[in-house]
Amino acid sequence: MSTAEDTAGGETSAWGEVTPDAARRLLIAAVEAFAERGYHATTTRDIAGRAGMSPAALYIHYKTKEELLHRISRIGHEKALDILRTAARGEGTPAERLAGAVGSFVRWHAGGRTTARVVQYELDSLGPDARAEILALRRQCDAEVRGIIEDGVAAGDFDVLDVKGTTLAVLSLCIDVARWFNVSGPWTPDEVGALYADLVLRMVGAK
Amino acid sequence: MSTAEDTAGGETSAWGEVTPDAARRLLIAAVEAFAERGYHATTTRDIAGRAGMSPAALYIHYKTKEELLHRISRIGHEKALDILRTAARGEGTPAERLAGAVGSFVRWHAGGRTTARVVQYELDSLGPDARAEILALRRQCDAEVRGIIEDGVAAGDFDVLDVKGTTLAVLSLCIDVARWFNVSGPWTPDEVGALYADLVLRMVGAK
DNA sequence: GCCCCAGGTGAGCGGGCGCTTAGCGCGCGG
DNA sequence: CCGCGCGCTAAGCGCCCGCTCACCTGGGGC
Repeated sequence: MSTAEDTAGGETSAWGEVTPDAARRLLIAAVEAFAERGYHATTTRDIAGRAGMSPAALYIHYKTKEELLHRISRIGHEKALDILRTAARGEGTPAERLAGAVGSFVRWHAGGRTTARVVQYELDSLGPDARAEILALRRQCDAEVRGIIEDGVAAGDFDVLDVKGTTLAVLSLCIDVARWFNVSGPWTPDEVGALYADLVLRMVGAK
Repeated sequence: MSTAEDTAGGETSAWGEVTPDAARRLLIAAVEAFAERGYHATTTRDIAGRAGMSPAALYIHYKTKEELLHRISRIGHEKALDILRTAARGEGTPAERLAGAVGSFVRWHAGGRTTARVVQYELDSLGPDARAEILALRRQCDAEVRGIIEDGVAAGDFDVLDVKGTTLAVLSLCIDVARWFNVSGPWTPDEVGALYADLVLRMVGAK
């Protein structure tokens, strides 16, 4: 069920689309630094240092520090949307599709906690235009999950009081995994994914 | 069910214990600024300006900017623990106590979103000693919720696969309300509290 | 009426920030 | 074998940060 990109220890394999190599190394360094300290507490000197380059090298590949965050955020959200879309549009009953979506979404947040943390929690550091672009992707994520729940309700498989509110709660539960999950803690990403899939099926009253 | 302190519009009534008046105004200004921009993006000049004072005035009442965050975080966590403890140790069945705890905890996060945001999401900006102190309070919050769930399981009222994991998920769900709740959105704090109480009872398989 | 001092201000220090610029070295076409 | 341009660095600019300090002020005790 898990694929290499979301449980790989290095957590750097998802950035293959970023070229050239120096730009990718800077971006990976930025992800690590932002996740550890937060965007505003991270300096461009720190990012460049982690990538083994001088501070000025950053500005050959990126116009500003904010552009780095924007690129990270967009790629990350596209990956998240891809995960949900694949699960939502797959085969199976609504319950199976919802469990699959939650399971893989949670595994991505837990296994790629470093990336997910930046993607989910540093949104407010973006400027208005970039933030608006990212929020559009988030609304699409919301729509995919709501679609599964609506299917389940329509088929009589789910028992939900408030579809919109429950959708929000399900996504909220998954996203917050990036805040608390600890790689050296008692659970593996797979275990949390399985536990959460079960909890979400209960939340929607799956038969 | 709601009390004045957690749904009051001004959201400034919980800081009565902070004296003198100038110190309280600075602290409230800091809460607002930290919630809006985050700790690292907030300047001491901004905090002092919101309180109607000169930048230097801050240092008469607080040793550093970090001490402000520490005081806010400690008072906020004590309030959160108080809410959970009151609900956990009240009368009623485990289901009633769990619904009450989740309802009031969520109302606090939604109604006092400004405060809750700082309390729940700016923890990493604290130094090691202060963070350790706050983490101890968080473990007590965790213990209160776990206690209710264990009571329900022991009484045969709940059906839970993993008590520790479910406790974490319940708290995670409540805490994340501070991230997404919008005062001008479609729900009131009371409505979210009621919806979440229902969702959590489903998560623990309450009869 | 006078002093005192807690609580406040205005100005500014040292430093680190995001970002720029002048110039270096090296692989490659001619 | 030259020279040119791309990718990078060393140095540093201007700014604003957290924080300090010398000074001011107005209301209470004697």
